[in-house]
Order: sequence, then C-alpha cells, then structure tokens
Amino acid sequence: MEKFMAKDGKTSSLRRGAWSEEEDSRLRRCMEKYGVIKWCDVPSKAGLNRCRKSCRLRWLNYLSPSIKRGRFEDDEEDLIIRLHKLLGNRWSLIAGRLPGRTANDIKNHWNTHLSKKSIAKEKLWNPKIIAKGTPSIKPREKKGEFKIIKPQPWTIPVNWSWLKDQPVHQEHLQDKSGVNVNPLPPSPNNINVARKKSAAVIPEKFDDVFLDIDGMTVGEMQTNFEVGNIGGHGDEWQDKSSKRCLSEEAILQLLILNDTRVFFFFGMATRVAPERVSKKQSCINYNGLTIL
DNA sequence: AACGATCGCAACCGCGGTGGG
DNA sequence: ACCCACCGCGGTTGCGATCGT
Repeated sequence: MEKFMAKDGKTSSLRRGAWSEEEDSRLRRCMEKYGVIKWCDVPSKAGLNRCRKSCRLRWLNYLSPSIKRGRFEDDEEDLIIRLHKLLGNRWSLIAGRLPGRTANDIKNHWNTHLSKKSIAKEKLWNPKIIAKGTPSIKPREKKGEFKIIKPQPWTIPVNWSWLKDQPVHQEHLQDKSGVNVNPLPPSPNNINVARKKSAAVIPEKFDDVFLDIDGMTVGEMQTNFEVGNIGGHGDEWQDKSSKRCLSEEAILQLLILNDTRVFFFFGMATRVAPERVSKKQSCINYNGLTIL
C-alpha cells in the first residue's frame, strides 16, 4: 500500500493533502447514499483512504450542497463584523447566522479582509483604538469579573397554540451542512420543529414566553441592561447597577427582541445538527433553547 | 520574463466537550 | 468514577495563484 509522510516524519497509510476529483465524488456519493452517519464509518463506506476528520472537513467545508460559494456580499460582511464584535472568534456561532457560509470560510474571510476593515472602521469612530484585534468577552468571563447570566432553557409545549395550523417546510429540517436530517425520533412532536421556523406569526404573548433569562422579564432586562449598544465593547453589555454581564445568547435574544429579528432567531433555533439532539431527553438544545 | 512578496483558501492539528461502556 | 472513542471547534500551516517590481 502506498505510504504517506505524516508531519512527525512517520509514514501513514492514510492519504493526506489536497483532495482529488475522484475522492470528492466518492465522498459525495457516500453522503448522498447514507446521509448523516458516523464520520468514523465514512472512509470505509466511501472507499476512501482518508481519516474521518479529513472526510468530515472536506464535506462540511467544501462538498456540502448547501455551501454558498463566491464573494461575500456587503450585507454579509457587515453582519460578520457585527457578530464578531458580539461573539469574538466564535466562528461556528457566526456561521450559524449566515446561511450557506461555513465557519472556515468566515474565519478565512475575516483574517484576510474583514479584520482590517473592522479595525479601520473602529479607528474612524475612535482613533484612540490601536489595532490589537477585537475585544472578546471571554477573558472577562474567565477572570470572574462579571456574573454571566445565561438564558434558561425555553421549553415549547407540544400543544402550544401558535404552533398549530402553521405549514410545515421540510427544508427547515436541515443541519448546518444542509443535509436533510430527521433530528427527532418519529413522534408527533417532530412536526413542531419544522413548524416553529415557518411561524411567521409571532405569538401574541411572545414577551411572556421569552422571559426566562435569570428569572427576569424582558421589560426588566431592558430596564436593567444597556442593550442599545449591541456590537460595542464588553462594558456596554454591563448591568447598569451591578457587575453583571449578559451572555452572548442573552444578548442575541435581546437583540432579536429589540430589532424584531425574529427570522434570525428562528433560524438559530431550527438549524440544529443531529448531535444537538439529546437522546435522553428527546429534545433539541440549542443556545439555551429547548424544543420538546 | 523572472522572481520574490503577498494573498486566499483548503487542509491539518490539537484541544476540549460529550456520551457510552 | 473512570476511560476511551468520537466529534466540533479555533488556530495554524501549506501551497497555488496573483501581484508588484
């Protein structure tokens, strides 16, 4: 068998480096035939002499039909910059808000274009800012400087009235890679996952439902926290009165509420990879949101 | 035309989280 | 409680393409 040189100088029988067209088509056929299977089974089923990681990466970053190629639109770039301010280098989270774009694409695009653009913008507004990269709330979390408030899981009752009579769109049962998935075991509950996204109808009592962030109501949150400066630095997310800081999920939720970005919210909630489905609970857990 | 510098992006690596046995 | 396999993620590298001199 042909041997390939690994980085540590040892030889490996697994192929590395650029993928050939033949390998691509084998992987594509395998994914089309078997759908979402364990990545460790992919190399054998596809007849590829590649490690599972390599296969996974190739599919998720390049071959998946849902991937949008070509240049980033201005609005996409703008969204990336704003989300990066909010989330830092959490590329997968950012990618989750940009349909068709992979975390790797976004990371590469950021490193080659947007980081400079973002710094230039910052400088324009605040010339004192020195190009040292963008701030992240992570170190502050670690230092324990703030109490991080995470939203509590939001549970949607199966018989919740606003879920009823909504059309079901199968395309919403797709994971991030665009592969059709059936994330829940067959049960009447499944239908609600699809219905949720399609609910252009905002529930009348939306505010009442969406309050479970540290036991506060949305009204209280909006009174207690400065949320007008979303996209600013960590300090701007700080509680007015005490040293508390909103988690990114909570900020996003408030952002959504303030900005009526309901579409984004539902996009987040329904673009759920199969691995997020807890087998024990038979529910989806996503960004602090639980769907029964 | 030649060649070095820079860019863009695919691919790899290693770490941390998770779940099953 | 522990170990191990698996997976996803972010950081980094490698290399072909393009640009500038």
